[in-house]
Amino acid sequence: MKQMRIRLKDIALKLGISTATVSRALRDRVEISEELRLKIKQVAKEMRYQPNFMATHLRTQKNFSIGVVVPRIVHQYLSSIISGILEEATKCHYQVMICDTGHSYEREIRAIEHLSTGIVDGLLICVSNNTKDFSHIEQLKKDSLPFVLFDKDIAGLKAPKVVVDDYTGAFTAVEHLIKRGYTCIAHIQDNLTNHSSQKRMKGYFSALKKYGIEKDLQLVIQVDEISIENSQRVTEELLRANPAIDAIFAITDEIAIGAMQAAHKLGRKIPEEFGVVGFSDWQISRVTSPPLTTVAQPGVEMGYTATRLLIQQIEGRKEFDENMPPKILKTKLLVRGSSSR
Amino acid sequence: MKQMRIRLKDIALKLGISTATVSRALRDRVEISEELRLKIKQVAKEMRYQPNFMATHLRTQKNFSIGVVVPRIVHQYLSSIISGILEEATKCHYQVMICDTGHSYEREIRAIEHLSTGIVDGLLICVSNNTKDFSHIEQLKKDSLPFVLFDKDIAGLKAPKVVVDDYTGAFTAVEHLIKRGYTCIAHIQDNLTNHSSQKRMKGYFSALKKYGIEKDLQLVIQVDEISIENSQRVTEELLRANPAIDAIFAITDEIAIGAMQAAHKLGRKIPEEFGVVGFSDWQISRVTSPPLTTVAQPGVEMGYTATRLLIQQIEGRKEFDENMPPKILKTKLLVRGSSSR
DNA sequence: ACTTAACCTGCAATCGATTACGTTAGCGAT
DNA sequence: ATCGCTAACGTAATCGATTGCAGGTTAAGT
Repeated sequence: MKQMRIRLKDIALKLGISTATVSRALRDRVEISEELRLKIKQVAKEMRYQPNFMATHLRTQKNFSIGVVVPRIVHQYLSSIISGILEEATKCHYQVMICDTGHSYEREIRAIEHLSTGIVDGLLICVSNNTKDFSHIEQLKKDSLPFVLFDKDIAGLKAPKVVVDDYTGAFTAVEHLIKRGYTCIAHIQDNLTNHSSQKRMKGYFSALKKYGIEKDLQLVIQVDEISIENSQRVTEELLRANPAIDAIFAITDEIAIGAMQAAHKLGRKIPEEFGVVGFSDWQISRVTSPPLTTVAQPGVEMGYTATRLLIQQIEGRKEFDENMPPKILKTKLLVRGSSSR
Repeated sequence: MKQMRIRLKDIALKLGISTATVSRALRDRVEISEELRLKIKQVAKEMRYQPNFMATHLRTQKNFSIGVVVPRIVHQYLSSIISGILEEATKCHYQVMICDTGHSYEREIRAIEHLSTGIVDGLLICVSNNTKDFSHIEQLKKDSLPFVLFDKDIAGLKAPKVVVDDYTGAFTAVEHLIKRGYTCIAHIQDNLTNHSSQKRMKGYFSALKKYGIEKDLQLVIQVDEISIENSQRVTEELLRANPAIDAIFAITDEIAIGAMQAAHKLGRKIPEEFGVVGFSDWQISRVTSPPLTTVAQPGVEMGYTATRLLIQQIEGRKEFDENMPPKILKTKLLVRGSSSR
């Protein structure tokens, strides 16, 4: 038997008073006598009253929930960001709705459009790799729906953002390799479509420059799609063509692992003869042999930083300011076996 | 300048008709002339009208969204289930709200209570490891809020469930080891608090029995908490105490990897002298050396199966039936290097 | 010409909570 | 006794969309 949910009206009827009084008492408004207020609260508790969010939110035009749009949820780094988002949002009494776009531009647009129909107070967005046009993001500004971009930086798009310091992360990683005595350091990157890749590459070049190592474009290669297999194949070719290479700075851990496999295959000893550093601190990087040195990105921190920024906007504590400088989070180099000689 | 959202009223005013007519036209009700209907639709499109969900849902008492309660989102298997949920839900035009309980019983209760205040039409729940009391689940039945449990089975709790065939998965894994000629197969499990662990143990024993291998409780050990380190330590002790052991069936991939590390440390050659099989097909299991043989669980399939079941309940196409037999999904043994001799 | 039905469309209630404004009772001041 | 004021509570409008019912128009039927 479907038991109806308790409404304000039910409490009011039971006590022979009006719904207005009940509402005010429960929300601790003034003008209600102490005695009645307590009685109402007690009855509400007894009847297990729970306010109907739909109604409250229709009335107040606020719904205490935020939407999250990510390209992929089955992804360690992104899911750790999400867990940071959930943590902070829950703390601030916001609900979170997550949409997975599967790196599809179409689905990203649909998700954002759907979420901006009033079901959320604001959006946290990580654009997909295939998103080249950002008019759907610009539209959010026009609709004045608060939002914050995270992780993926978009050059030329002015908006509140939280990103990771890819440049310094890469710089530190390469510097570390140099200090450990590796002299011919190659860089394997992806197709450079996103800003992070470019910044990591710059960090790589800067570190070389600082230590007086000549930039050699032959040492920089790309994989079209990030995968262990692709990386292994590409690295193997690279090492055969250029046996002097004694270290690799890879743009992700997956690529680093592929590179390690290639090095193993060619009989290079890691870390004695060959050093490898990755980026992201995936769980897998701890169980490779040897364990992979990598640049850790603060996923959880990024999640709650972005969330806090968004909630500040939503609650009007901070004006939306499209010229706000991006919030840049620090990375941390985790030195493990693959570069420790 | 905050631009007001377009309402039905705005369209009605513009056309000099009533909101009722606009509403009916947009929802393709009968009784509206073809001509007017088309005109209304066109104007709605021009004005970029998007219905206000809060209002619609208050009125219709339905909100086309489902809540998901999971113990942890940063977890490959669980996040792949979630991605299956998102896929199916999106296909059926449902929104998904995810709550991460962080394996806390308190947070699980709060999440479920919160979600059952009318913001979702139904719930998908994976209880935490620390949930021993299920009155909050029973309460859902009383409230007649549709829900489906997934992954974690709860003995004694009658409810719609989707689980994995742990028994057969384990059986097949152990049978595989036996067929490859391993003769003294140990089993490392966790603290048996959840049903899956027990079923996997039963599968292990059954396989031994089928091939006439005596059950030996000395070969079954537990780790209190699942981690690579714990597993390595425990396995090392086990192998020192019992050198005859030549294979391990581990209850998870993490434990399997710890076991491999212990075996390596003791100089056992994998797979020649020592076989290892894990459970779950984590990404890491593909990059260990040798790659780990493991029992893959259909995460995405579990996600959409549970979602479909829930939506059937919500839409009344299927009665809630607490005696419904659990939906059991098949596992798949992935034979890789760690057991291929 | 009058009835009837078919066809469109509008009015107003409704969902549940919130809140501006109105009302009442009680008290002291004049 | 009257006025003014305030504390305490009620009335009713409101948020935006939906929908039962009623009203109005037109065309077909007798």
